[in-house]
Parts: sequence; structure tokens; C-alpha cells
Amino acid sequence: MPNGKGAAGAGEQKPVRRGKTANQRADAQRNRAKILAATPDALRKDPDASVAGIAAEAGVGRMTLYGHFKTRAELIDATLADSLERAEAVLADVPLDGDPGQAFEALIAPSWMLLEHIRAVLVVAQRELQPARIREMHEKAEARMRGLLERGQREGVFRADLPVDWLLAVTHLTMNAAAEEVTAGRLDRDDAARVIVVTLHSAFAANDHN
Amino acid sequence: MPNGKGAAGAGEQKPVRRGKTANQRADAQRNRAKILAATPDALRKDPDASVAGIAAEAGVGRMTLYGHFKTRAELIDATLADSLERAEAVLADVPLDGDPGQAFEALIAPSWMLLEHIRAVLVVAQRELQPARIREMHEKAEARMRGLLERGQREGVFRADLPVDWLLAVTHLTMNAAAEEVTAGRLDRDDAARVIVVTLHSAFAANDHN
DNA sequence: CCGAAGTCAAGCATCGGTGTACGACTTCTA
DNA sequence: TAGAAGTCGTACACCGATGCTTGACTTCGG
Repeated sequence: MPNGKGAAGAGEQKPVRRGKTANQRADAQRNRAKILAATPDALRKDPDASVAGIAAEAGVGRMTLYGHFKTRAELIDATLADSLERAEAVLADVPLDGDPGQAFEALIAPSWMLLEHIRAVLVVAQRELQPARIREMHEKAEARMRGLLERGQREGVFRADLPVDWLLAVTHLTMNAAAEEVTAGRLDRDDAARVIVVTLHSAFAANDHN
Repeated sequence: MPNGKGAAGAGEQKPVRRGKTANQRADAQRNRAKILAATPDALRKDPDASVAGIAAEAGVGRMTLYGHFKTRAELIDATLADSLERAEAVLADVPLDGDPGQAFEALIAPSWMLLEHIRAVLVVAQRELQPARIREMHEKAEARMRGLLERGQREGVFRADLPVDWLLAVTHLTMNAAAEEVTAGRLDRDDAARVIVVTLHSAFAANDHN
């Protein structure tokens, strides 16, 4: 039987990691991938989608899904982890040196696109998973952004009269706001990235903050 | 039997309105009030609180609650409507003339406090009520804020290179972000209003926006 | 090509929440 | 103070979702 351990256990050693997903049949891996890919879509259509619904969306039997993920929570967890891993793969390539403002913008654009895709999963995860777990998965992305903001503050490019945590929160929320405005039809998708950047730029710039 | 019509129907005439809640016994009204007051608390503790749980929180039997609100949705609706009415009573008194920037700040502070209290109800409502209904209840508050932002743009105080809808969305989301940061313990409650105002001030100010 | 791995339909026990019905009881109000 | 109005425990039907089991089937891989 397939097992969907994903990134669950307290796995420390990298070489052993593949012992989990490795020796399973090709079609099993394919199905697992199909499920992982279909879950965000299903949740975007209906945040309360049932396991049966998600399986259907993936073109897979419900029992097959349960074969890969013992419980609904595990499915959500694995899906979020997977999505975040993919995101990480993209974001890790963004160059962060040079002007913090520029780097920030370079980071926002892809982040925004990724977020729009993952958002639904994130929302569901927020009410079904433990906050600690979610934070843990965000670790890398968050650290990168925080580091950039801190450097920006040190170099006097970003305002330093507000805590970094707040800047971080505003960044996240602004992207979320944009996603919402887009789905609500009040904002053009292709214009969203620009709007976000423009907004944050003037909100974060180190200017005449008494 | 009590009936919890609240602000449901298409009630047009004001004088007739009281025909609903008026001729009911004093303790019935009291209970209704208790429920309406307890619901936000219950939902803040647990967004998925059951009707039974809410009744318990209100110190009232489940059946009593059902006597006032035929269905869970009706309860949420009435609660939100009530909370929003109270909010409206406060916000309507805020003077909006004079400098838009000043007026904006004067509006943010109380809005923020109210939002923090209502937030939980709002979140639940967003996933159980029709969006149209929620918008309808927000009408007045939203119109007031929008009017102010528009005036600010006309008078050159607020930037005009971004749509008012977006400014509005950012305002809401920033307050929400603050609420979240406060409950997460990353932001001091007493400092929140200032942080919000400072953030929005520089984000919205009409400056050197090429 | 055979055996193991995986799929998946159907069916079922379970759980928790909603909404209803009844009826005895308490508390207002006139 | 009588009777109407309202409370509220108990009990129940219902619903949808989860997670498990079985067993026949298909597909892969050596």
C-alpha cells in the first residue's frame, strides 16, 4: 500500500528521506502527484470540499486517496507542504543582493503569483492544521523576506520606525488583499503586481517619518 | 413565541419596524440581547462553535435560542446586523469635514476597535452568509469611508494613481492585519491604532507618484 | 508473464451537528 | 393571581462527512 508520509515525521537525515516515497510503483506516484495537484483546484472551487470531492477532482477513487493520505488533515498538510516546496524552488532563485527596494519588488511579483494559486489551501490549512505546523512550513520563505526587510532598514531604504514583523504582516496581507480584489473582479489580474508594489513602496519607503 | 426577525425583511417604513420586536415579554427581549451579545464571544473562542455552545455561552437553553432564531444562519445574520448597527451608531458621530487626512485618522481609531470585537463574527459570516447580504450590511460604513477617500483624492491629499476600491481594500486589510498581529502577540494592542494610521498615512499620501 | 502492488466500487459504522416535537415548568403582565 | 408568554430538558429523525473493510479487478515490474 502506498503511504503519503510527505514531510511529516521528524526526519533529520536527507539521504534516508527518499526511503519513503521511493520504492513505490510508478502509477502510485503518479496518482499521488495528481491528488496533490488537484487539491488546490478543488479547494479553490469550494473551501469545504469533501475528501470524495477532491478525489473526484483528481480523477481518482476516494479509497485511492485514502491509501496515500490516512486522514483529511494529512492530505491538507501534504498539499500545503508540496505547494510550498514548489514555491520555494522558484523563490530561491531570486537574487536578493543590490538595492533592497529592487530586490523586494523582484520578490513580490513571483510571490504574488504563487500566493494566488495556493491561497485556498492556505486558508483551509489555517483552520485545520496547527498554527505551529504552518509557520514551520513557511520558515524559509519568511526568513528570506524578513532578512531582506531588515537589511533594507539597516541601509536606510525602508522605514525603521515600524517593527519588521509589522512590515512582514502588511506585505502578506496586501498580497492577500490583491488576490481577493482580483477574484472579486475589482482589480485586473495583470495589474495586481504593479498595484501591490506601488502600494508597499510608498508605505515602506524611509521618508519624513518624524 | 419569540421571533427574531431583527433586520431581515425589506422593511421600508420606520414607524412600523418596531411591530416586530416590540410586544414581546421583557425577559424574552433580555434573552435575545444576551444571545446577541454572547455570540461574538463564543465565536471568538471557537469559530466553529455549535448552536448549543453559543446558547451555553449566553447562559440560555439551546431551545430558547432556537425560539429566537430559527436557524444558525439567521443567528449569525442577526448577530452581525446587531454588531454593525452598534458600530454605525458610534461611527456616525465622527466628524468628517476638514482635512481628509485628519478625518481619516479620526475614523480609523474607533473603526479598528470595533473591528477587533466583531472580527470573529465577520469571518464566520463570510463563509455562511451570502456575500451580497454582508455587503448590504456594510453599506453605510463603506459609503462613508469611500466618500472620504474620494474627497481626499479630489483635494489632492490622497494619492489618485490607485483606484478608491483598492485604497478601501487596503484600509480594511490593514486593520485586519493589526487585529491578527495583536492576537498573535506580536503587536501591542494600545499601539495598534497608531501603527495602522502611520502605515496608511504614508501609503496613501499624495507624494511623488510619477 | 506471474506475482505483488495498487486501484477503487460498494457498503457500513460512527460521529457530530442541525432542526423538530413534546411537555412540564417558570416568569412575566394585565 | 390567572393565564399567556416564554424557557428549556429530553428525545429523536436526519443529514453529510469521515474513515475502515472487503474483495474483485488492473497495472506494473522483474
